[in-house]
Amino acid sequence: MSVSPSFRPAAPAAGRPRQRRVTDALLSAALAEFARHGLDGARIETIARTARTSKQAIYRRWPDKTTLFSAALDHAFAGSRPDPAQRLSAAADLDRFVRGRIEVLTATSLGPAFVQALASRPQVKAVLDGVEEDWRLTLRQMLVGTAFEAGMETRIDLVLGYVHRCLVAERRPSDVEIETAVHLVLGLMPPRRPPGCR
Amino acid sequence: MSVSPSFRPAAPAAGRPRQRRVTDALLSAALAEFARHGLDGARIETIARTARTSKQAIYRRWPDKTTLFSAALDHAFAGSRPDPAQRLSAAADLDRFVRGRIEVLTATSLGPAFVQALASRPQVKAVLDGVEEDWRLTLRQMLVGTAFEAGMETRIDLVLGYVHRCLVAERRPSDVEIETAVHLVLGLMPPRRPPGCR
Amino acid sequence: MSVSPSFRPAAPAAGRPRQRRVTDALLSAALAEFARHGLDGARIETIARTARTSKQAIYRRWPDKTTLFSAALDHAFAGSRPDPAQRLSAAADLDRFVRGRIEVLTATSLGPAFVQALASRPQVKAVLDGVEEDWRLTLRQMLVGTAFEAGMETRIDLVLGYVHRCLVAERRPSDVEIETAVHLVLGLMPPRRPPGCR
Amino acid sequence: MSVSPSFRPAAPAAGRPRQRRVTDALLSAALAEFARHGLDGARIETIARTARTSKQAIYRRWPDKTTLFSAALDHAFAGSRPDPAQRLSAAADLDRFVRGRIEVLTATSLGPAFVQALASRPQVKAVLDGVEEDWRLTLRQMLVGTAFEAGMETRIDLVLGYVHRCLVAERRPSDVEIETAVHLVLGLMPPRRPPGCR
DNA sequence: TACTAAGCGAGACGGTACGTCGAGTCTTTGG
DNA sequence: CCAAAGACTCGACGTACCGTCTCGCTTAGTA
Repeated sequence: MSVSPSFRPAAPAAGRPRQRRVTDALLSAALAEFARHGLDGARIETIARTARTSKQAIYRRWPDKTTLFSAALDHAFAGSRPDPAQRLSAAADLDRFVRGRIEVLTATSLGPAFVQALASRPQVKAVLDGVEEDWRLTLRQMLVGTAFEAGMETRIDLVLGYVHRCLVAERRPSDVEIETAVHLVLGLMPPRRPPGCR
Repeated sequence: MSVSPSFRPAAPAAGRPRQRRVTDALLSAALAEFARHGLDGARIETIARTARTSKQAIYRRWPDKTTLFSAALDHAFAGSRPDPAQRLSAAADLDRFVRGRIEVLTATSLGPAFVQALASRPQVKAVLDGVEEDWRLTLRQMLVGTAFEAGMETRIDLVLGYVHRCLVAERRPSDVEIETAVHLVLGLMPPRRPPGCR
Repeated sequence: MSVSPSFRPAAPAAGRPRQRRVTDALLSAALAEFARHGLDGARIETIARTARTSKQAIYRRWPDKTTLFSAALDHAFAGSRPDPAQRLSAAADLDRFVRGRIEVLTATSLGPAFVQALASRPQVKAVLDGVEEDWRLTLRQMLVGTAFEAGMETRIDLVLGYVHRCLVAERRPSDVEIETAVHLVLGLMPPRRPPGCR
Repeated sequence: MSVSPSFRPAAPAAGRPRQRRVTDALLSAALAEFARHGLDGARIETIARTARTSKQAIYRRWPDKTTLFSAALDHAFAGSRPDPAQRLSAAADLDRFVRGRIEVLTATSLGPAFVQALASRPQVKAVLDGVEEDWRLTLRQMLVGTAFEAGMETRIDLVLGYVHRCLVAERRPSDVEIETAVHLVLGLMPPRRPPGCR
């Protein structure tokens, strides 16, 4: 699933090894550039200069821009894989999932770029399908075997759609909003709120 | 809101007027090309040739590719507003809304381009924000004054998110799926199904 | 030989006649523009605007830029056709010829454009060959039947070459220089000058 | 004087060096294209393709078409200086000079381009002014200290003018014609010819 | 007097070339 | 074998100018 930066087959370590410093700088620079300009608007040369290195250092690691984009996302998500289902309560699990996904993508401003890439030509989309499938899997684990198994895929689509909307709008919804969305998806009653509150 | 191809304010018609034939052909060609390849993948030259005209005819009307993209989307959405609320039943209204939106956008293959544009730089996004607001308004009219007025905005976000997902995936959901999604958003029980059916 | 601005065959006079004012303004503007930028550097649009008229007024009179160029030269030469041979003295005739040709072309700064056109693709060159042939003819009339008939064509080439050089250099030679050149071409002794003079 | 393709002053060779192969191929291709179509008629793309390279390779070396034209002429004239004066006989020297200049320029078909350049805007003209000055110098060395020193500059103008005419006309004059021209310029009797010969 | 054919100014039209930019690859010197 | 620099090919961009066309108007000369 993850796009590792190396493609050397099994050579134990011939010649000078790659510097992790360079790789890290590239991923950070790429992240910033993609967040600012989107997949197509980002310029490889700019990423290289920002990382104080050269284009070739990029192409030695990733075959093309699309793959770099994917790797940068991977990097951003590293350590922030969706927490696995706790299986305590579907509502709590979903709530944490939604909150977490929105958190990491708005923090890095990658939301729009992420959605844009999902809507791109298949070749680009394919790179992110892995991520999506990952999310779907996690959500399935949260719902399977519960009372909410019925219409599971549609529930999942609703959750993912809701996340996408927040990413596109670059808007972090309030706790109550997330809670409401989750309750609706699960077919529970939405939480009470004082009258007059929307 | 709309990106009209002409910017001459009140000139009393000096010189040869622009041919509507050419403008229309260009918008159609642009729509097709953008739908097929996205904003950045589309080629201006191809659009011009498809419309059996020249690049200059394009640049005489719109200053750059981005603006042309906006205008093309504008053109596509003209005359395809969502049906207004029937106020018979919220569920029926929502069902028709979702079905209709997905219908028109998958028919023209504009789904991905639409979402991509929403996630683009503000200049492009602005064109579609009007469309979105339109949709939102319609949805509000469907829900306001009903039992589902509580959490209305979140319900709307769920509906729109669901539509977006279908557009991105270029997948037309089944009738049952739409029905399920609508019932969930409204907090009704999902329809009964024989056991074993997912 | 001359390139008249009209190509209407024998129609006596139907419709609105062309305005001489416009034709003249165009020729003047063309002359200035060609002098400043050469045949290829000149811009039709600029000529039209300078003459306070439109491109179409040009193309109604002359089929293309090359022909306009030729017409402009014709116009510049009008009234300054090389004086025919006086048959008094070959030396005097030649002197007047050289002086006259240089005069008219440096006065209008057309020298470089003229030579440049002569050195252009055949299609352009053809337009000026008429002028050249005209000159050649005049020169022949000056020499034929005199003692200088021997090697006449070479003498003519020498004279024309000398004129070209002065045009290219945009330099108007002194009276003495012209006199010297003519005497040499005729095989006469150059004029005596006080020692020390170059 | 010369328009070298590189402008890097003393950089100690960073990055991949420009390939002489490409530079040479470009200059040759440019020369051929300019010779065939003149400065404005030549197409950059054609030059690049002929040299089996790309437009970028051209623009990396020379900022625009005009400069490339200059560089190409420069290249063509490198190593083709006129033979120095032999000081045996002014007539013989001049004869060899005229013959040689016409030879080299008609061989490469550069005659018209050469004259066209001389008549161009100063920026282009400057490249060839050096060449011209060279020729002038050689001619002066042939005449100075001889009986033909009187009116030397005018004699030189006649010679150069004669050469230009031949170049423009792309006509290689016969031996007799050249001999005649030289004799006239020197004020000697033209060679005897059988009656009936022009 | 009205009609009619053409000139006129403005500007759109299709086409060709320009000079620029970015992607991804290749080739140097130096570690 | 990596690193940095920069040349390399390719293909698209947006601009400029040519010569043509189509508007709404004006201006003779004829009916």
